[in-house]
Amino acid sequence: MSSEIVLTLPDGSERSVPAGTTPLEVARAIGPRLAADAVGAALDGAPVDLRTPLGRSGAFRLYTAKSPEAGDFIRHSAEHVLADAVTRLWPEALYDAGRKDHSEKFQYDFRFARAFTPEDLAAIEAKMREILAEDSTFERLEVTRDEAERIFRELGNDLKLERLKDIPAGETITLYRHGRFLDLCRGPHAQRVSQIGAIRLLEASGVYFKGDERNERLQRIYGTAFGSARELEAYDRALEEARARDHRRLGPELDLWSFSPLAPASPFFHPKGAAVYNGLIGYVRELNARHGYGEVVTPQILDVELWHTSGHWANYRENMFFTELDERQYAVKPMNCPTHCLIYQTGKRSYRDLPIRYADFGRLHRYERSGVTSGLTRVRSFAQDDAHVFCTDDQVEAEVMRAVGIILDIYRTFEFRDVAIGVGTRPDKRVGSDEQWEVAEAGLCRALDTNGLAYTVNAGDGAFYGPKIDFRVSDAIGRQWQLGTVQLDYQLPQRFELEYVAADGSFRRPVMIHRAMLGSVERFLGILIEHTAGALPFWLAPVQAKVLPLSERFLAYGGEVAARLGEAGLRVEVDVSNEKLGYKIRQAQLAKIPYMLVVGEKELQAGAAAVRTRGGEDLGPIPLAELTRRLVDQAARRAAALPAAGEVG
RNA sequence: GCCGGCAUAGCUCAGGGGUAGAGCAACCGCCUUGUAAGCGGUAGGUCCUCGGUUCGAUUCCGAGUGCCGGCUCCA
Repeated sequence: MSSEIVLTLPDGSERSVPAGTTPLEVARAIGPRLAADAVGAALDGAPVDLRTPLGRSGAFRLYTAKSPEAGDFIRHSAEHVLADAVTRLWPEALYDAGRKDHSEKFQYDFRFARAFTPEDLAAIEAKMREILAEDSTFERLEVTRDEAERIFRELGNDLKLERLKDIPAGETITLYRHGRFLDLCRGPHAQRVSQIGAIRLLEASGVYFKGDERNERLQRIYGTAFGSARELEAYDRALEEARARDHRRLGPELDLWSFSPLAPASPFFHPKGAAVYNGLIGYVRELNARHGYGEVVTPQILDVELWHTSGHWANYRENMFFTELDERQYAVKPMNCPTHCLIYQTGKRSYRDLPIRYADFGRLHRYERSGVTSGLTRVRSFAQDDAHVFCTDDQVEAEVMRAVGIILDIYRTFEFRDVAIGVGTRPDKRVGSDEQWEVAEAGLCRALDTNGLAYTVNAGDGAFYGPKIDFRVSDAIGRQWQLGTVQLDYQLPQRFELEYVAADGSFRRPVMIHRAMLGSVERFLGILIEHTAGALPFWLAPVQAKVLPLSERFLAYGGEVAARLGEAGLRVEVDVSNEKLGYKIRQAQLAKIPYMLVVGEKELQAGAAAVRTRGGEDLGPIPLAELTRRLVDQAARRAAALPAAGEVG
């Protein structure tokens, strides 16, 4: 009764096979060589295990160890080899579950009496290599729930029994076996363990069972695996590149900022770092002015009464710093919004006044749990390019889109191409009714939909006072960070009893929109440094040009050149060291300074400077007046490259 | 907050129960320099902090602090 299905191969040819045929059988039909080399398959782009019966027609592909897509099959298989190795070394270790994320890493969790040491990892890795050499074949077994339960009960693995309960009724339960090792697993896996060409265990860590803090603690081992040693080497090179771009290393190295143990997770910006910091804020100030946001300055420390009103006391207290004086309790602000509500309250507002837009670069302090802070991306002291818009219901969509538009503009300026947009919906800990949340969530989605922007919905990811749109970009090692955010808030206006007089004379409640574009200035700077590997855009660079006198004889002229450019508002330094030109160039290059201005006899005579870019390009001598014009123009336009002589004016 | 690792000169790191070393940087001198490291010299340390073991601790043990990799949580 088997019906036929049609598989379309990558070369466009079609193959008709009985439904229930496995990819491996298809491979055998195509050729013995391919059958031997196959690691996995895909139907319409979705990975399929070689032993899974095919149930429908579609675009069919086979992967060998050479295909980049084979990595997922290989790493998934490496998880089982890891669990096998640990179990062989310590039979009492209970294996929970493995996982491979979308990176090149895989992991497996164990119930184990102690933490795994680096020596343990070395022993496990050696055992894994032994297992690879055994070259067993992966087998796929479909079992009933009862059979699966019986098997894991016999193995004494209650973690697996717990996992089994999480599999929805009706779903096919599969086990995979290689050698004598058996695991509850959805697959897909490679054909044979020997197809895992290269493995490395990376680190161990304690984790919670099923990721829940209330559950027991397990021991996790991370590793990576590839089809070939060459791919592992490429992975190492990528890691090295990421390390070279790490802002935590580049920032102090470029003398931008430092940290002190006396103020954990709170950056100290040095003059160069502050120049960049203020450059970012200056850019946002321009945009704020252009879009009708009025900047305000508000206090740092406010009576806790305010935080009771705002709901922060109930929902955000564990992240706040407190202080007491004259028997009065104060809190250091973690957000600006309540202070903006106080400003709103100072006058009677009419619908004609709305929208009112307050921007604020106030310093914020949040007590972040130790262990979660990192570099500039997660700190305890920071500023946001914050703003709050008070508007009518009718104005919400336009105001949301205004903010989204500016955000996308900013990311374009900095050439962030991979921006992911997410909509965060109601979290467990929240204020307000479900109806209010309903309206707010739908409003955000509609604003994105009508503008054709793609986004993912992150359930439970909203702020406690309202849903949010967030904008995320990746750092050098692929970690995603939230930068900009637009949040709707129906709660604070209510808590602060904000109102405006409507056209009909009635009192109405405004809607509040929170928005940040860079997000936190600190985090943005950290990500930007990784994005640019420290070579900041010309307009932001702390030192925009360095004058390199060829010898001591040209120091005076070098000083003149720097002074001339400095008067035009550019940040220029002179290298007064007693070194050869090559050395000076190297120093400027390592400092990632956009332009090097070499001055020697020829330049002195011509009233010029020979320009070399940090990209290594030699632009030759350019007369000072012209150079000044072109550099000033490049900075003003926030352009990536020096405009040609004719373009300036 | 939890699990693990690390902490030696400004930076990168070596060393080791008997009060410490390299390279780079800094400083001084020679050279007067043409597009990524010229040569020589000098100076620089509470070996994170506190406690314990020891005749003696920077080294071994414990606690604390900070940082790093994860978990949980977030801009």
